Amino acid sequence: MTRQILVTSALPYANGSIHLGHLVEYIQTDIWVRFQKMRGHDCRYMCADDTHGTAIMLRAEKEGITPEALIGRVWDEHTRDFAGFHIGFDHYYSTHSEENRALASKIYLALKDAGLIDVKTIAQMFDPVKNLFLPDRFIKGECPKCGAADQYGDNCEVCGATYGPTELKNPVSAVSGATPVHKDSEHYFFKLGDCEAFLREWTTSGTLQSEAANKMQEWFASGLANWDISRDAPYFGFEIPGAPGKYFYVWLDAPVGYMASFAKYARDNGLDFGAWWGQDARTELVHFIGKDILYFHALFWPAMLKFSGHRLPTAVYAHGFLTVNGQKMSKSRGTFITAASYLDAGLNPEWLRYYFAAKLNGSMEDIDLNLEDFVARVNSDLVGKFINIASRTAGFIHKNFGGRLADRIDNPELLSAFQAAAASIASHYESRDFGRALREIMALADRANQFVADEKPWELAKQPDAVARLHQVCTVALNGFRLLTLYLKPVLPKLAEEVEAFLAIAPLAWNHADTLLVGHSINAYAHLMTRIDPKSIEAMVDANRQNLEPAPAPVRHAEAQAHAAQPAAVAIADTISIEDFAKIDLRIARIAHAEHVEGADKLLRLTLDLGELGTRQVFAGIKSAYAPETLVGRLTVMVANLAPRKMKFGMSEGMVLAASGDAPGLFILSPDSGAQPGMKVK
RNA sequence: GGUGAUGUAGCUCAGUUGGUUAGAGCAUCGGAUUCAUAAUCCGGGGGUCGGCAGUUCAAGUCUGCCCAUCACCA
Repeated sequence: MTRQILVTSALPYANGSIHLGHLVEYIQTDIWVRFQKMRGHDCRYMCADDTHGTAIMLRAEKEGITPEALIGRVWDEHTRDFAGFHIGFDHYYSTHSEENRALASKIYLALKDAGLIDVKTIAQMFDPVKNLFLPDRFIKGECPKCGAADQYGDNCEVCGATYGPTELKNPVSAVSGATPVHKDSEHYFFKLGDCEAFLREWTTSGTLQSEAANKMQEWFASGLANWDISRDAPYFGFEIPGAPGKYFYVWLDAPVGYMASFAKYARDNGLDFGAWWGQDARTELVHFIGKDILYFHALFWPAMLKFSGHRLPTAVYAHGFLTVNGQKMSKSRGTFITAASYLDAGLNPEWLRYYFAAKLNGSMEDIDLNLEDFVARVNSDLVGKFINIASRTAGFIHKNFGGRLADRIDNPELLSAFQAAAASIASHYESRDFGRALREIMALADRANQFVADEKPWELAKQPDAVARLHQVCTVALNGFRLLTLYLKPVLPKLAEEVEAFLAIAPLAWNHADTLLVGHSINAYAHLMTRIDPKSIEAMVDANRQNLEPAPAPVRHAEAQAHAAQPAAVAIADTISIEDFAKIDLRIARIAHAEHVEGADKLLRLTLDLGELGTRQVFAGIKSAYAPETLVGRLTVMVANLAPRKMKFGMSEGMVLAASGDAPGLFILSPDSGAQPGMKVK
């Protein structure tokens, strides 16, 4: 029976590059999709960029472009990266699409009709300089528990405490540097609590992995809070119908993006949208996600679908996170290897696909990319075992038999075993236990190599009366190779294509495992895959050098105190890339005015002239070293693109650079003569 | 802090409902082989299965406590 399966991977956020952590999911999904297609099922793989929210809006503003331009550029980057890793989406769309606006609005209105939308006034942190309500991530301050500085508004990375942004001590807006104020606003809520009976039933209906279902029980036990689905203008997203100035929270329209992507695809390909998304749809709907977004996909999303009259997911499969050499990757600290840097280092994407597949088992456990193990494993399994089978036998077929395989196979025992493994391997792929599938496949590769070693074709080739035997041995080995290629094809689609060309056969489908290749002419063997050169791993690691250094371990109080007692380290700071440096816009500035600040014992108020770029007000802590009148007219260097910071005495729009050491003294910089105000320092 | 998960050879991982001397690949050591872009084959060494206690005729596998690591806490 042909299954109809709509498969999705989570939508990557259009605010950053694809990295190896993302790729775990896309590779996992792609392998599963390719497997289903090889089985002859009607499987469609949908994805899109997730494009809305405050982060996108601010990023675009910072770059001086429109959000539309930003998400357009990121879409190009993302699709290029995915293509580079052979991720075969049937359609890759954007949540910033008319289809998505229409569907999100329709779902919202249906939920409203069902009495599941509530309006309440809540107080939120508001940036009075930017006139913007601030998401938790955009508020920084001191942890209310341990006092650590520079922590986000939701949790402390030092002591692990969780809290609300209003609890932070000395909070500042990460956008403007201003002190946020409380401000009331009407918000729209999805009454998730009213959906509890349905969700309790649904989450235990076998749709989720058992680990995930356990997690759900935990969430039920702590009670389902209603979900805040609106954000105030300015916000990059979709305005809520009937609620001017209110926008859908990005997480409301993000999963709807799965539908929108399919809606566009369906229209372009003549499919019936309702047959796949309607309440009574008979098709399957399978979501691959990371375990971090289980809450959205196992609670909000099914509830949204259910009460807006749509079908429910057939399965939600969560995977774990990726670590590199046993260390956590952290997006916020930038400790990731980007997809592009992997490809730029000249590494073959199928090496990574194979390694990830070998590690994936269908559970929510984290997987580790150990770079040494990666090299050893890929080289040994793929080149040493698998490719080697063809490489060591194809030559005889060409030299002795004009490139033609034997007409029949005399002793089919070995190949029968290979063929018999198809069902078991398929069941492992189906259950996403790719690691098990690959172990089984590699065990077969071992048997093929043992077979060749036992039969010694190189000796048969020297015996004139053993010609038929030689032909048999090589035909059997190459048939084994063909079956192994078939089994590996979901993981190694590109290599499989090359093998198909080499063997001069039609694209391999799963049921081809029933057949053998006899009396068939094949093409000359050209090497199919090279070994990983550890040097290219080094090159990639170098390109991401600062990203691979271990993140500082959280320090406990006693440790922190012990360290504080030691003299301050004088080591050079961590290495940065030229790109990092280029982010700092240093400019020559002429000090137009300088004056004491009433009530400040360290600060001077400077007015800096940047020539054509205008003037800036900067507060500089240099009062102890310079009298204001000695500064006027001097040229110096300033950081022109530093986020403005609201100080007690007014806004400071940059900083001037000054040298200081352990000894007393403070020295501002001066350019050589000839420098003009506004010139860039680089 | 709460909850969930993980902890098996140097490395990466399997160990099915508790049942014979705990497995694989890589690495390492010894041997064989030379068809294969130094691949392959045979063999050896290497583990008190995180720790402690318990249930049982029998525990890596079940229970409790402890330790370590990871994640989630919307």
